[in-house]
Amino acid sequence: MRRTVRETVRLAILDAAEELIARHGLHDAALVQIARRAGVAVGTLYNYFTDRDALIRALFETRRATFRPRLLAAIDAGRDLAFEPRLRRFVRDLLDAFESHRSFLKLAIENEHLKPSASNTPQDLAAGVRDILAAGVREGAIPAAGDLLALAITGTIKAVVVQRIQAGSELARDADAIVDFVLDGARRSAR
Amino acid sequence: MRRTVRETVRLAILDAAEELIARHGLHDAALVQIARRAGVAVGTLYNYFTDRDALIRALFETRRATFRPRLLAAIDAGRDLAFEPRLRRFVRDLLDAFESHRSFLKLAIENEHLKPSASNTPQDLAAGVRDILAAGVREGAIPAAGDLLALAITGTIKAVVVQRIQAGSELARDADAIVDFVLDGARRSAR
DNA sequence: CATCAGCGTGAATCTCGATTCATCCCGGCG
DNA sequence: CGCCGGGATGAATCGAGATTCACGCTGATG
Repeated sequence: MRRTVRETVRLAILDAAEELIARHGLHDAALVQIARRAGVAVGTLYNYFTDRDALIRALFETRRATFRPRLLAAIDAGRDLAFEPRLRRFVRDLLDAFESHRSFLKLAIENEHLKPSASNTPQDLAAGVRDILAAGVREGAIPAAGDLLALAITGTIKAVVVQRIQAGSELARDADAIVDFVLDGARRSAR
Repeated sequence: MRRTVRETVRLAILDAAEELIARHGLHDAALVQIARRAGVAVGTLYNYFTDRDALIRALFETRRATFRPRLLAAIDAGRDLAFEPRLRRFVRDLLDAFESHRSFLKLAIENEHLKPSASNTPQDLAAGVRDILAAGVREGAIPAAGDLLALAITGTIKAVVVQRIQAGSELARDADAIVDFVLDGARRSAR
């Protein structure tokens, strides 16, 4: 009982922090505001986290903890599929995962340079893409292409995600178009 | 005489700020450090800029002032060329321009969300790409593709640039590969 | 019902970096 | 040479936000 209450408050604090950081940025989310929005006093924050930094770290930690499995699952999902369907499914699952973690995503995107250690999501993502591409090369679906192809895919996905998130529109809708584009390039239907 | 000295100091301050911001981030570049690195006293900064914010703004301003023309030139350079050579040249010129403004680029990339007003480079870039693509569509070289194609191109370029800059390697080398990839996609048969 | 432990509270304090300003320094000029 | 004005200086001041802590409140315990 006691335990659940405490946990609820903890989550409220993290939610408040997430919301405020997403809105104002890491630096301008003051503890007083976080406390107010979480419905507790400033001092209370220190009963849950040793200091501001620990709070922030905990925020990234928990969000990543829920997000990362989905990313890994997306990478793993189509392991038996052929290259193209696997890539297609991967991108779709990935965008779905992003979709349900918009706030975290915003934080991760905007603060990746400040907290590189707090999230290995980018590494996981890159690794997953490389993995899928390597399989594609092995089965002869695509020619080997150095790291450029992986960069192009992650870069394209990221650009689309950022744009759609800022525009407030859906993500999943673009999944197939991205794959089409990546596989066959701009000249596709003009051939 | 007097004038040149003053200008030299001003540039030293901006260089120092650029360096420190690139290294530690916008927020953690303290004026004391900037002053020390520029070889002046803190108070001196205020003889050149009204306050910290003005200094930062001036930094972005000057850097953009040298960078933007090159970007615009790159967009304009191949206006008479056909789509593919134009795109090819654009990417090459663009990477060259990036190459000679590495620090600024780092700032622009990492702080685009903090100072959206301080640099319209991203907008210019996006506009330039859209422009080139529109011409390509008009001449039938590529099919119309919503905004996805533009996102894919800028996203790919950005990913490559970021990776190469972090790895400390050259940029221009990738220009043609990027275009090849964008035009013909991953399935392009190994040549 | 008295006591107590533990948590919540928010005003007081501490920190740290931006900003100010009294003072210093130097090169030009009578 | 001595005087002056404009910039340079950096210690003192300010401000904003993080951190602390003495003081309640509450619910459990005997």
